[in-house]
Amino acid sequence: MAPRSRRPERRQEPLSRERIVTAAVELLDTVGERGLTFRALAERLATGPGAIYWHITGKAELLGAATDAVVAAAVTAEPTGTADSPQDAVRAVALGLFDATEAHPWLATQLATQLSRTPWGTVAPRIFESLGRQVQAMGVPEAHWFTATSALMHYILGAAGQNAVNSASAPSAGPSGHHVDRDEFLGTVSTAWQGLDPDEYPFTRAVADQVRGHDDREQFLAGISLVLAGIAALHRPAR
Amino acid sequence: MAPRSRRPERRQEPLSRERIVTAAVELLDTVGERGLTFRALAERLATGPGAIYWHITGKAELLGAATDAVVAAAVTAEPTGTADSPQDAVRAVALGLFDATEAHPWLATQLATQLSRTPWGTVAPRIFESLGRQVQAMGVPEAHWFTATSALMHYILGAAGQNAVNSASAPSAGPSGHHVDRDEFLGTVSTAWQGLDPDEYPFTRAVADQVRGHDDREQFLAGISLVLAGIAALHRPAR
DNA sequence: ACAGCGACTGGAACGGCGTTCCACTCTGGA
DNA sequence: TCCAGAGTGGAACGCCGTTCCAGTCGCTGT
Repeated sequence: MAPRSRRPERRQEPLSRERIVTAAVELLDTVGERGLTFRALAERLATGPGAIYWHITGKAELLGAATDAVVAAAVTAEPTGTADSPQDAVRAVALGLFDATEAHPWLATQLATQLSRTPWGTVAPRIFESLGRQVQAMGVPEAHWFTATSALMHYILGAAGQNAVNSASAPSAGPSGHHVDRDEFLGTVSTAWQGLDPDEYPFTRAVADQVRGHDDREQFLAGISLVLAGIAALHRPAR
Repeated sequence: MAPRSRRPERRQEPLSRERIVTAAVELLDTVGERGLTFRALAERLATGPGAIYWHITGKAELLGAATDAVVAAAVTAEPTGTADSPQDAVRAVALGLFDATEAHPWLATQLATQLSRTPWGTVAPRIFESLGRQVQAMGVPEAHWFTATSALMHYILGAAGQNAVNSASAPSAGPSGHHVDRDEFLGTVSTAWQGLDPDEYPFTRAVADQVRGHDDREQFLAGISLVLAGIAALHRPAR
């Protein structure tokens, strides 16, 4: 028999690793890296800190799982129907990751941490696989698969890390204030670079005004094209 | 006895920002990122935590200064006389950073953090300048200076981050145990990749054995060549 | 010679963190 | 019906970054 109404059920839904990770991502997105604490997470899940440890080993695993979840979503997403060429497919994967680091400002730092701390995890293979298949499709000889795919991945991760916006002053979060903040940010960098010592930093000063008002995505894609051109030049000379 | 006519000098050397940063780097190298605490730092400097705050704003600035010090040393170093070509000069700068991340396992994570948190700091311009001068010397048209230099920097930072070894199990630190650990590490990754789902990760599994026993530096330089080839192909078509 | 005064020191204390511990509740199977 | 154990959650522990402040040091004007 099921005596219905009486029991309010210990909780609406039972705690689970998935629910915890989802809440962690939301917390990271809203209050930033420093805001993700076991206490805040417990409060959001209407439980205590101890309960979380039944499902997750510790904070390292929590951050790893959050990173993996976001990367998986970014890499899996197939935005525009089907890509025409392997090169376009590479661009799609790269843009997926790029957009993910913009949507989740904490992602760039975490990617660096996760990949250097536990490269045998699921994050690296996910990215590596989706890029590598396209390298394969481009006709690169097998001996150069690893080199070419690694170069692509390294560039993407490096660029994504660079373009992540500051997440310290989190809670402003204007839904449309994005571009304004970005322009202001670039202006700050440009001005700072122009104020450098002319003897020590002539080149950086010379390109400082190219920084102001440039398009991140465009710049990012230009770099992708550059690496792709390098792959074509070095690893497919006779075609 | 009169209480002290002689003064033992408050300390051998007075506290200074430079001494603090040096000690912080040593602490990071020996006990890792988690081992750098204000208490440990104070003990090493024979003082209290409070004294450090007179010279350094907080932990963020401390980590930034440590990163900057190591990067400055790595970029400034001119290892082998004079480089023959701009391309070789780029390789020299890149290898300097690559070696620095091997000597200081904490550097990769910190670079990502510093560059995404305070890109107007001194770290980014240092790297950007030393790479950009060579891009300039390669004859790249001015309109593409920023794109080409950024691509180089992004690849270098991404690759350096990837190749940083695990620093959690720090204190083994055998002076000659380096290669053994590295081989063991690569073996672990290779085995892990071979054990992936054949349906989801066919490419990663296919290149898994290329991972085992490969030379990090060689691989890194191959990637540099690839980006350089891309620059030559796209930004200097008529020469 | 000496009082005065910033620059600088360092130990104590505070709030908050990750993590551990454990008494407890709930539930499925014997 | 009852019990073993999966699952829970609040209290407590040790350590962290940071702040506070009573001192000490070495210089300055007189």
